[in-house]
Amino acid sequence: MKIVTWNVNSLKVRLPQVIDWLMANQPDVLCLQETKLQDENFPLAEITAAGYQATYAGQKTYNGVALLSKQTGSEIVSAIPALDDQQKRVLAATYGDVRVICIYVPNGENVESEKYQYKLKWLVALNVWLQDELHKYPKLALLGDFNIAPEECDVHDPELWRGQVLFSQPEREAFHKLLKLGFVDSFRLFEQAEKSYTWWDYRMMAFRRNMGMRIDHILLSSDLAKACTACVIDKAARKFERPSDHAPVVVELAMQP
DNA sequence: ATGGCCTTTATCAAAGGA
Repeated sequence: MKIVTWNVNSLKVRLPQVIDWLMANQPDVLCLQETKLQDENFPLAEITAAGYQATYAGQKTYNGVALLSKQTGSEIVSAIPALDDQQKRVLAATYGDVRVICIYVPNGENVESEKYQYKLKWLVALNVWLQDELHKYPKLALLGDFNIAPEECDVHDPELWRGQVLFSQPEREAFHKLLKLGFVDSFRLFEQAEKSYTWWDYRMMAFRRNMGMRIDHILLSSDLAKACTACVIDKAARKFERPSDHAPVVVELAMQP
């Protein structure tokens, strides 16, 4: 079973790339963030033509998440229970006995911003919800754009970013509290190249200079971690013409969907 | 080096992203 997360920064713009990527990589589930589409504008026909089903929760201009899958998902949830939030940032579905939760964590803007407080509050609500989900679904994958670089090695210049949004201590602690629930950062199950990142700013020739951060993650419950055989960042997608600023992250699980 | 790029919505600029 192959599961992927990709922040596409507009599904309208990136649709041809997404279709090509699906055809070439044949994932079982592709989690998308920042679709930036209202549900009535979702490009279902094109995705269906590529052999995929879709579940989506979108809004105008901002945010928006979707799950593209070969199988039909069930038990769909599109919000964190007990969090009053108008923003479309969560989508969960079950495929066989595997629970997939796609998240787009708030960016936070900067540590002085109200949006930063919203981000921390959002992460607490996520943590509370996941305690329940882990009990209900032992085979749980939590993946998406976390907007948090958990460790020094996940940041091209940790001194520059220390205390800044995406790498501040409270955010990193929130990430570690998710791990403590019983998740494993699948990327670190394997030996990886140094300076591996998932996001590079469009400016400053950041990609060419590899000035990036690893902020997109795939966390696996211990049952799924046991079955995980690979986790890779598809850096090639960041080299496409008119690319998203994020690269896809892929896990392989030794099980049938 | 304190802004540089990209997307959207809405005009010929502003907001948001990270």
